[in-house]
Amino acid sequence: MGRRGRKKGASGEQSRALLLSIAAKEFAHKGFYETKVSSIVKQASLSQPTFYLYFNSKEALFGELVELFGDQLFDLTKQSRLEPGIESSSLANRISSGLTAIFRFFVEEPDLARIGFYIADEAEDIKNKLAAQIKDNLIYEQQHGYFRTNLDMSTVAESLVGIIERLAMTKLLPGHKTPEILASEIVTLFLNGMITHQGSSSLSYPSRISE
Amino acid sequence: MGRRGRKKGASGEQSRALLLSIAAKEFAHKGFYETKVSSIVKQASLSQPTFYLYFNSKEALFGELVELFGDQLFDLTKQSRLEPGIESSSLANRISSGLTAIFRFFVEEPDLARIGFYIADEAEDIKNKLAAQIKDNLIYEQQHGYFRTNLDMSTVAESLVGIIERLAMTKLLPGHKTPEILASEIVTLFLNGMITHQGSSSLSYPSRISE
Amino acid sequence: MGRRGRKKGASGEQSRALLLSIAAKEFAHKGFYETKVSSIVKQASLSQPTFYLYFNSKEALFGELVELFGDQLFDLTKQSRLEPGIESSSLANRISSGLTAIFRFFVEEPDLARIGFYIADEAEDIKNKLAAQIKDNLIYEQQHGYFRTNLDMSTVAESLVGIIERLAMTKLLPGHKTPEILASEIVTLFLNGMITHQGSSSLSYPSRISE
Amino acid sequence: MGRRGRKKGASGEQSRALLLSIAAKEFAHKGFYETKVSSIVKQASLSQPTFYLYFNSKEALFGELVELFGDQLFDLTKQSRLEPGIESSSLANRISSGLTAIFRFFVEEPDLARIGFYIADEAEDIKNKLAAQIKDNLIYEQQHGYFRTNLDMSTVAESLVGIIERLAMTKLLPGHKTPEILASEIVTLFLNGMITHQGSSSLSYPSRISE
DNA sequence: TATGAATGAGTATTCATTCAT
DNA sequence: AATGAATGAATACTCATTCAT
Repeated sequence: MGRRGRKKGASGEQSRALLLSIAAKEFAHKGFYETKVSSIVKQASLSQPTFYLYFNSKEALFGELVELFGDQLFDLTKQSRLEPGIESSSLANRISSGLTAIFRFFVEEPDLARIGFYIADEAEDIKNKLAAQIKDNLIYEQQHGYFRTNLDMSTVAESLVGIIERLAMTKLLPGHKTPEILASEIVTLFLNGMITHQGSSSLSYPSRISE
Repeated sequence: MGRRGRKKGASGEQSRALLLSIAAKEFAHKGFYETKVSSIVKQASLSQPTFYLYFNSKEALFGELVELFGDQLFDLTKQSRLEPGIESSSLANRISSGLTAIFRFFVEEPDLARIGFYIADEAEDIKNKLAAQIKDNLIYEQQHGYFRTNLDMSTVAESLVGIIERLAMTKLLPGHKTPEILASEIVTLFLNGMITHQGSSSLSYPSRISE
Repeated sequence: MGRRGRKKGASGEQSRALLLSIAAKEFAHKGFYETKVSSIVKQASLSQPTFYLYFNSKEALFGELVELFGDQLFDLTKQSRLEPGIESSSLANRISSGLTAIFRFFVEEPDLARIGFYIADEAEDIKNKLAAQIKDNLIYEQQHGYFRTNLDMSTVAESLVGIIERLAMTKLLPGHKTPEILASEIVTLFLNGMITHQGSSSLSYPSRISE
Repeated sequence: MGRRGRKKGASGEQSRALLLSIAAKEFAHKGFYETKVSSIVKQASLSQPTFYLYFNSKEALFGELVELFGDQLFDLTKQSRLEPGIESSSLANRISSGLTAIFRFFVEEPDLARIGFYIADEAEDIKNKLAAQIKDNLIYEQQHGYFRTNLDMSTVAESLVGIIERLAMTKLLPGHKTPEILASEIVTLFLNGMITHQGSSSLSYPSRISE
């Protein structure tokens, strides 16, 4: 017969989701230690024992959030892997759309983003994994002549991760820039560099210069 | 035969310095909350009350470390400000030496670096300040024709901070790269971009193209 | 078969009251600083965290007791204010019954009395307030001719407070005298003084000596 | 060659006296527990070890102050014992001068007074002793016909102590009344009572009402 | 599904006091 | 006569977690 007087119509799974989202916000803004179980349940109008009905521990809940972020980010980057044969879009566009996807995800889940990139101890692992994937992509492209060969692609990849992280926090999440614009700016910068070139204005590079 | 291992002979200022350095290591590796006063003093072979002889609180000690980092970093970046008239060294060299100085500082004080860049709540402030200074420099150079005008220098500055942060943690502190090499790689990347240009190989750019 | 000795069954409000009364006894006998939270909860067969379930701090609990005393005492003295028109009872009787009420309260709550009169920092405030009320009463009576006019009623009121305090501790609480007897003795002394008068034996004074 | 660079010309006994007087002030105003050894020595421009050069413990110093008060007060009251044969002064005057002496002592040593009457645990003992002496005097006088016989002189004595204590704190030490005035008011009140008598104005009672 | 009541285990901090000089 | 440096012993308070209902 459905929900009754129980709680606020909470169907269990609903309480769980509520706790999860409140916790995400708290963790994102105050960190792990300053986020108290008592505070989370209070905001959810639930009691502390109820918390343990759905999560084994505060740490477990936190880990769940981190995993959520890590998994989704991984899915995202997996998709943006280069499909070797397909050259339908230009290199710049492909890189840009990968970044855009990541930034969009961050905008959709800002709390998760902060947690997985800043708060969690595993943030390092997550970024390392991201860097590794980016590096793979870059090396592939480098080997196909898109990039100069005197670049250490591991360093470049880590740089990109650093940029993603920093711009996400300073430009994206505060709402100063959109995912698209940010992605485009990064691509422009990375591909062309900062100095004034003769005719390097187009976003869709001729790529594969000459041959 | 003078003071030896005995705490009693310790010069006070020595005990303080000892606590400070042990604390820095602990904070850097375990974070603020997982660093216990009891653990710090144990490693210093001192008692807990002695801790409070030199610091008002665990938080105060932590703050001192953060301030130390922030001040030194600020001094460093202040020095690397551009001296308008002096064009003795090339742009690339100047930027590179600024980065090198920062990286060297990080290598000298890896614990402070981790604390001030990662652990502290004020890390954000510190990075913002650094970004602001970099941005000022970049804009100055941009206005003098060194850089393209279609770049948002705030974004570029933030990107640089993100890169510094990330490469410091993944390449520098683990010992994979030296400050000099890292700085040079960043400069190359940022100035030239990734794509293969015709004749963009020299590190010391002719700058100020044309005229 | 319902709740029994188990803490678990305790009604919460019961635990709170228990802590309150144990604390009152401890504070009254050992003072604020020598009363340890650990000792209070031990006597209540509760744990220290439970203490903080009901009180924000040791000081807060203490303050609650002081307030309890102050409020009840204030209520008591308010009631004993003179009802101008009503002269049903003699002056002596009225004063006496006021004192009796106070002393009865002290007998009922000896711990609160010690705390609010001796232990608390606010004891001075409480006594000042009491003195002020007594003074008001006395002045009213003085203006209506009951008392000599060459008496500083503020001094008299303070004296009464001093007497109440001292006799409560030395005669009343040890059980040497009843509230009634003590009150009557005070009234006799204060109204007649100590020296032998001709015909000053009656307790119910004719008051308002003739015209 | 006398005092030299040592301290501030402190001759040991001077340091001791200094600590004693600073401690008295602190204890009187902040109580035993809120008075810290560290605070006392700081005000004396001495170090903590020096404190223990002169006193075995904080408690010992406190005890010394209490004893000082108790002894002086005892001396004072001993003197005011009635000299049976000597009836040179009137009863009122004799009582009054006893009270005056006490109040003068309080004015001279306000810190000791607060400590010995309010702060110390032994305050009760001291007051009891004072009450006992007063009671002895009163009984002697009562037996010689000066006072009514239906007064419990123990109660009267305790009342006097309560009054002394209270008026000392509220009228004397704040400077509102002089020892002489206060003593005279108490005597007037106690001997005559509050109600308007026919001819009870003189301070020097005829005493020993004929018969 | 939910909670009122309770707690184990910790953790920073304080302060009187002492040692070696 | 005096102190710089150090500490033993305590104590209030916190928080994640659990039991019985």
